[in-house]
Amino acid sequence: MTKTDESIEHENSNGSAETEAGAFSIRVLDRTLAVIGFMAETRRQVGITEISGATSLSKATIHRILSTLRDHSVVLKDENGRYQMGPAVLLWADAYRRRSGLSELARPLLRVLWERCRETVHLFVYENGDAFYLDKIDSPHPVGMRSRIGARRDLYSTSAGRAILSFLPDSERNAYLDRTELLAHTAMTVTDRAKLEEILAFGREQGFCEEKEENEEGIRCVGAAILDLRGYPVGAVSVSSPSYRFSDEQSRSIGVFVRDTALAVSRGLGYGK
Amino acid sequence: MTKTDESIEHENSNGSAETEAGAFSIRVLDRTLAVIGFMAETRRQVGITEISGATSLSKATIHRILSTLRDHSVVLKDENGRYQMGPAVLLWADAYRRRSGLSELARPLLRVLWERCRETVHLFVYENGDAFYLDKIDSPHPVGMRSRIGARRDLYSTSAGRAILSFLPDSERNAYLDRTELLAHTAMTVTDRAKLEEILAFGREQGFCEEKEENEEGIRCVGAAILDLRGYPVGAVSVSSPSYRFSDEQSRSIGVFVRDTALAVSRGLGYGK
DNA sequence: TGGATGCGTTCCGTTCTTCGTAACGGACAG
DNA sequence: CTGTCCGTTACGAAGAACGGAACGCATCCA
Repeated sequence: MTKTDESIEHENSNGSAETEAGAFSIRVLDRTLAVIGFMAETRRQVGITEISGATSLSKATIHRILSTLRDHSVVLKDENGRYQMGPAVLLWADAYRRRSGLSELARPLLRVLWERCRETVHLFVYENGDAFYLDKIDSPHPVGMRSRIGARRDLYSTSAGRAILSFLPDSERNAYLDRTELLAHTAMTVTDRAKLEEILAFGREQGFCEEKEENEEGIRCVGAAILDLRGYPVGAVSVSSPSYRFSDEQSRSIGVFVRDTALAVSRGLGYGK
Repeated sequence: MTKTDESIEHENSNGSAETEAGAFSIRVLDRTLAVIGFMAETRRQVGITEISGATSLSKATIHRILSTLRDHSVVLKDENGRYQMGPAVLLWADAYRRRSGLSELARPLLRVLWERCRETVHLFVYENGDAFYLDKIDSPHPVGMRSRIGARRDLYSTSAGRAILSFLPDSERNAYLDRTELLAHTAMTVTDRAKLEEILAFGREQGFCEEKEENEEGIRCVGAAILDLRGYPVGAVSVSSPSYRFSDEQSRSIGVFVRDTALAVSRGLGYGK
């Protein structure tokens, strides 16, 4: 069963695939979340044996977990005994999305931005140390970015993440940079901390950050931070596009649009009033 | 703590808030889902004590559960120690929504329907015995329905649910009616099984079902089933509106639109090919 | 200012829940 | 028919989860 390449850490040196939890955790819950995570990643019906292979849990354990989840419609089981995500999670996601109102507030403004530049527009939300895709409007062009609502993205290599970083309080930004190893996703990824800090300082000044094929070959990005009424970054807006339609000048002019859009959203949150 | 009016069953006569699981379940997982369910219902930050009161679990237990969930970004904790849903669930919901593709397929067709009737349009998905809100487009009028993506709805009293019921195989429909108690949500709710079966038979014939203030005072609804290539109902489309803008004739003419929309979606799924 | 009350959090011994091995039964292919 | 795969079930052992009680910290009120 092909290794779950993208999954988080896993596989500590001792061979146990258990994720090391922050403090004290409920083991079966950690395991359950690993199972759900795997099912959400592979977007298709999966059997217990396959999940067992991916998570290093016994089939009996997984069967017990899935049976419980099924009773609550968190997962569904088809007639062949294969499992998939179920509709109960919709309510949870709606509850999260509705809470901040960021999604509703930003949606019409994102659409204006999309009309202007006709490229894939992303909305991110920042939650203590991580950026998540919250919403997107796809490019009308067939060549699209692949992105999944809810996926977690790096702060240091994405334009939106950099925009967020650049507006973080110094202490918080430094804490992040101290604990984070700058890994290269492509040959272009900036992995030098000093260079990155330069980029962030410049980005903060001009109001948006760029990224040139640093996450995916052939894709460029510009992003700007959304600030709440205290000036704290709660999210970001970004535009992604294939490099061949995204010259340096275009990147800058779109960057201004992105910055203005993010600013409008920030105003809606009370920033600058 | 205003009673969670709309919440599903809960609260068995014995006072224990534990939901009786189907077969054998993992207790702590059931409890976890009760906690998550409560948090998703009350869309705001909640403290451990409040959750404890609502679920009859000890504070220590809830604290342990929430700590574990927090490690995985399923819930977030603010600086005052209050909890709320977190972004990890977005990925799960996206995985579910993407699986069938019903949402993407139906969206443009729902918009056409919405342009025609300018009322709140709902998309439902049917998963073994339950109907869930999958998507909606709100009425432009200020008076809107209250509905939450992911919420579970009755099959017997809603127009969409009836449309689904009417196209279910006889055995499955009868099994549902046998096990379901027809509760009145308003004074108008049809609670007589024979009468309901009449409504279903008629609905199946004309291709859509109605509902007159049977779920909420002053709200009417028409719905039609979405069928897959085997003719099995996988969901439904419905239009809701305040009664004062929804005469019997309007209901019928909109019903035809709804039926046609649902049919177009069904075609997209391979029905009738 | 001091006490009282509420909160989220931690501790710890007991117990009952969860665990994995192994066996089962059915589906399918050779 | 037989081998191998699947999902499922059984059961005794082990240790994970449990909750009462204590803690530290806020806030509120006298």
